[in-house]
Amino acid sequence: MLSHGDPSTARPGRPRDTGADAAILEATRESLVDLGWSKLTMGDVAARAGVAKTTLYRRWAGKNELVVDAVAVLFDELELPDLGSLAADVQGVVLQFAALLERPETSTALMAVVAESTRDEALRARIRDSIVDRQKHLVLMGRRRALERGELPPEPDLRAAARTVDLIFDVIAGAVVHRTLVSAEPVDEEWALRFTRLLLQGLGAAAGD
Amino acid sequence: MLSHGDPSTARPGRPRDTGADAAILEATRESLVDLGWSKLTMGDVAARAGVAKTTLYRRWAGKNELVVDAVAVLFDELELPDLGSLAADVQGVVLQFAALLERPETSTALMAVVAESTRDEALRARIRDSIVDRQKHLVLMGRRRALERGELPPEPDLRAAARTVDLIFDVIAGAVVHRTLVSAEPVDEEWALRFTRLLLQGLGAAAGD
Amino acid sequence: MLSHGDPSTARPGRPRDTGADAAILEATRESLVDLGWSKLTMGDVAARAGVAKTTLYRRWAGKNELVVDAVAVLFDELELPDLGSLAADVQGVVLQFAALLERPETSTALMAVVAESTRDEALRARIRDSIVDRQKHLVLMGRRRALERGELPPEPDLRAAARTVDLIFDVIAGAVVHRTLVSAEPVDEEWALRFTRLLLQGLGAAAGD
Amino acid sequence: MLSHGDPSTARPGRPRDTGADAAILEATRESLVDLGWSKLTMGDVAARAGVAKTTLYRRWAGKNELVVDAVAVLFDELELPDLGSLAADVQGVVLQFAALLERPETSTALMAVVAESTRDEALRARIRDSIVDRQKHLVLMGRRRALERGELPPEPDLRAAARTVDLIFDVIAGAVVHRTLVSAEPVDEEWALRFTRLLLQGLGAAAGD
DNA sequence: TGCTAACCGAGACGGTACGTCCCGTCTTGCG
DNA sequence: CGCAAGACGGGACGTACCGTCTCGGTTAGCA
Repeated sequence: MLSHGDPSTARPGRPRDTGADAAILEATRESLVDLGWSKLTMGDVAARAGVAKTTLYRRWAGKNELVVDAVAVLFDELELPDLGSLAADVQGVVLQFAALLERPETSTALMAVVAESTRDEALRARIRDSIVDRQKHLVLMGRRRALERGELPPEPDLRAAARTVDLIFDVIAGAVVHRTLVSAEPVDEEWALRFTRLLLQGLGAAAGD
Repeated sequence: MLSHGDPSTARPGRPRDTGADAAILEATRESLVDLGWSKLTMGDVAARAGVAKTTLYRRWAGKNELVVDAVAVLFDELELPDLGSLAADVQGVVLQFAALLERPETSTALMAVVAESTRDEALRARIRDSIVDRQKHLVLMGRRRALERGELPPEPDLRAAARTVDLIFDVIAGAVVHRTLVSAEPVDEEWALRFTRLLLQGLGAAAGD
Repeated sequence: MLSHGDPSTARPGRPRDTGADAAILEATRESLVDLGWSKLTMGDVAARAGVAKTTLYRRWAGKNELVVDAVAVLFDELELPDLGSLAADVQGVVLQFAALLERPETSTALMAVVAESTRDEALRARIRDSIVDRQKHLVLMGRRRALERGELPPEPDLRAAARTVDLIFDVIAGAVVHRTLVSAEPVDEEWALRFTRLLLQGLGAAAGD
Repeated sequence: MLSHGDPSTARPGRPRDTGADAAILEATRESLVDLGWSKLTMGDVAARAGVAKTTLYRRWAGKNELVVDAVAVLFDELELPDLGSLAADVQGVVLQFAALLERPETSTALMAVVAESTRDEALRARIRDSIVDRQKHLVLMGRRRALERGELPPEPDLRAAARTVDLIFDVIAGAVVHRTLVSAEPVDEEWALRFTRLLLQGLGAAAGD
């Protein structure tokens, strides 16, 4: 996740201040909330973290990489508690994801780095590793549970199954992001319910109620 | 759409160069392709357009506004030819929208201004007027056609109908955007077909084939 | 002397602030006195002059060029009043030159730019034009007066005469600089007298008293 | 000469690498030739010497002190072989000194440290001890020889004699330095001859030929 | 033989200044 | 009044060195 190597491998020279990473990422999120993506500056982050600007550049290549890492940890809190049914699980993850996107440090940063990543392959990879894969994992887990519960028919063709997972992932994440950031409407219980019904019926699953 | 007043109203002094707007917007798109959002500068756009920087600032408040206008015209080309069935219409619009997003000037700019808009109400309104409403209009038109064809049941509750349209819009636009920009996978015929099937089945409509 | 062209030639665009040059050079001398050559920074000069750093760089290529110009004007005050005899004239110019070198802004700056000029032909030329030639002019004038007074024999060979002028110039300027900056001893009336006697006797001229 | 104590005094702990001093000074001269005074950095010198930066700072207080020491040893090669007459001795030392100044590591460094010394008493003392006194010693020796040869009249007043030595020293060293670094003209045999003639005639000595 | 103290290399650290780029504004003269 | 040109004050950039520090590891003399 971070830009430097395994700290257990003793390298010559003074070791890096291990506490600094956390302080910098925290400062980055703070600055993101106060100033927004475009006004955030490396100098401001450094000052908030009580660290020299050079220390930032020693560890991250630039603003984009720093912000991805700073925001990524927020996605760690996404969980998928077993709510008893596929419908409840979907609705739960939708609300959770929406709650995350409504935090100002997330929304302002996420779209910006995605925009930047359209011209930067390395950044795209970083986003995929730090953020997207973490979300997709939830979809996989939900699917496995639903299969165990018998809510979804077993799909023998593995490649077709993977394509379905990708589709569902883009539909869920895309819809929530679009609702939140583009339409700028709240993702409340009611919307989550209607969306879940649409999705599960679309999948040919028992939508429940 | 643009930030300045009605040019038909005769004002004292030298009138604005009417051709400049188009040249500037074209230069903006060009610069967007070459440099990407974050490297694009007002000075560069002015130079490409053969225009002074002051002329830009006389007509647009800043980079965000200029880029929204420059990109907005691309959305004019979105159309909804009657392909005979709701399924075909949906698939058509999905492919059309994806084709638009795959153009470099669109993808790089769209996410960036959305990101910026999370902290700027006026910008959000501008995006809604210039871009979002244009897309949503297609959904409304498609729905009207489907109702006429009898592919969808008439929905007497107007407010519920509006909510459904909003939901469908976020699902379609969100899924395509997410697939294209975040997952960075192509929206090809096959994906469009699978997505359409999911959506229409979710709506309880005849999915066709 | 300065780095920009003839201001009488009207160029397009906003003209440069004519007062800024003087303010910057004054600020440079001030900073030189307070901080010395090596601690002087472009940012500090800009701040003292109430000017942006970019304005400095628009007019001078760097610290060296700026300081040469700032110090050069001090050499304008060197004069050669006719004191009645060659001896008195020499003594006068020696004292005047020493007084100039004892000012902190001169001494600290002069050696530094000379040091820098050993690796920079353009800087050497700038020093020659701004400073050295101004001093050499005094030697030439003193010589002409002495010839008119009959204190020096006419020298028909022009090239030999030029060599002699160069020699005298290096002896006078070198001795005063060395005494002041390297030996760090004062150039007082007595030293000037002893030096003058040495020089004039060396030239085979009537040393006077 | 160097900044650290007498190495004969046994101190506890690992002794300093005795070879490092020489390697560092050599690296300093090398860097001086390649980069010039202002571009020379402690880090670069350390790298060239194959030594850590801390080792430099353990032995010298900074760039100025290091460079003075590095250049000082070059002045050790100044000698005053007995050429048989005062005139020949003077001419010899002038040419020798000029040859030294024409080496790039000398010229670029000497003026720079002199400039720096105008604001640093300790540095001035270091220059006097390491460099100036070494040169002045030559003047004293030449004078003693000339007195022995009867080329100069014995001067009974000791204080006046000291003043004369100082004067001659500033004239010789100053003229050569000025000719070389400021006028940037070569000190060749002819110039040395003309200068010697001027000086000796000025001193009332038999100029010889 | 082991202890201790100063050495060494490497390199991270908090800083300062650099020189550049772009911002958005202003001041010109011309049309 | 629009316009091209370009200077202006300002702010952030990313880099280069500064001089200090903190590591692990070496190299002596003394116990």
